[in-house]
Amino acid sequence: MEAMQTPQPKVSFKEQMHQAREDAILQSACRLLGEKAFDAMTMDDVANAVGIAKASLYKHFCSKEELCSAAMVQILERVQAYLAGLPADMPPLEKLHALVRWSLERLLTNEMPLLPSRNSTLRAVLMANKDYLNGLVTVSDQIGEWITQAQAQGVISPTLPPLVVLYTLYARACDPVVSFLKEGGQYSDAEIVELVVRTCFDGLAAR
Amino acid sequence: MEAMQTPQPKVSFKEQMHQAREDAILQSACRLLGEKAFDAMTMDDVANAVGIAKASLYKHFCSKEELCSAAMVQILERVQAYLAGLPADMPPLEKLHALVRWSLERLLTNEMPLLPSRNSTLRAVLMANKDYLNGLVTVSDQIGEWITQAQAQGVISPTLPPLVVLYTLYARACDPVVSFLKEGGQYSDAEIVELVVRTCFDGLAAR
DNA sequence: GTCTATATGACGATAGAC
DNA sequence: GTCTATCGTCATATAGAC
Repeated sequence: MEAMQTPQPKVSFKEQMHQAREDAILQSACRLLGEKAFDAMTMDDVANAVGIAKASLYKHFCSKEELCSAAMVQILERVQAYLAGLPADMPPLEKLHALVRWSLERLLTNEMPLLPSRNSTLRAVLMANKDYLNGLVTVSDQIGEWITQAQAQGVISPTLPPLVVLYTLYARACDPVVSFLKEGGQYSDAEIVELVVRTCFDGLAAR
Repeated sequence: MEAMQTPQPKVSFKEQMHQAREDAILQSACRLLGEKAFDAMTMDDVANAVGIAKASLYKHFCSKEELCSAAMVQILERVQAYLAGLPADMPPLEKLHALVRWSLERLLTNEMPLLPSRNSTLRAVLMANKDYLNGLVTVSDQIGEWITQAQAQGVISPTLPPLVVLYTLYARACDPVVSFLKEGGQYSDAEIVELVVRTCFDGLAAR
């Protein structure tokens, strides 16, 4: 019988190193994809950001597409965790507000957006990725539930198809208004978030 | 004194051909940029779409950047013409509605959007193009005027900064909600336009 | 598994004949 | 001005030593 000096299996050190390196790669890819488009980001960029050779990247991910897909799956897992962490007694409408705020804060700090922009090459890649699609369905189901609850309470317009509401919320995750206002330099990050949340839920027309 | 057999100058034929070819190039570039991102579109794509050799493109435009900038300037001229053609007695709010509809219809037919998406390489190119910036300022001034008028009438929320309203309208021109809904296949183009216009001006919350 | 060095291919841009 | 053919460059991906 082997000695059990540690509660972890014997490969833990190596595997932990491997996992840590992989996380560092994903984190760098996340940040870079927040700053530039998929096509504009190169594997050299990622390698330099992580501080390893480009060839080493391919020991972890067999292609640029796979690397970026894994990064996007991680983002989905993070939003799932965020949504799951919202207080159970929080009203559905406030949960939706919180989701949009979370997305906008990511945009403002140039982290990878929850969704790639329209016409992005990355989008075609993701639509062929099973893990990504599964995560997207899970998140969409959760949000869809809150939407229908909010509509039942009459706080989200009941005449809007839930799908339209869902997509409209998703679209805030890559809303160019954020970049425009940030480049203008006239508003603080917090003000930008509030302005976009307000136009999203209340619209431009006077109430 | 020369004979004046035609009202045009003697180079008209050649110049007309030249101009026609150039328009065809711009039109193809416009369509292609509606379908894919600037980085993903190649000069070979454009040449094939027009039906000429790639080298011929460079007799008209000295670089890919210049070609695409010219295409974007053309779009701006087109929206200027559209805005100028709106009835003078149309209420400002309806003019803003019309602008958003025009943008969304372009998106639905995969024509080049009024604005490139966030993080697009094209955006950096355009921000260095004087003609584009001039056109953008002209359009923004016109729209800005209608926004303040609509706010004075109390039909656009007077507490929203006009700049935020302007950017929010611009952002509809590359709204991914349109692609999402179109891919879903559940709604007609006209329905999609109305749904997006409605969420833009009235918001998601019940009124 | 990490590195250096390189194969492979794509794309922007040009040369030179017609 | 248009074409065919090509150059130069850069990015993905791999080979092979350690």
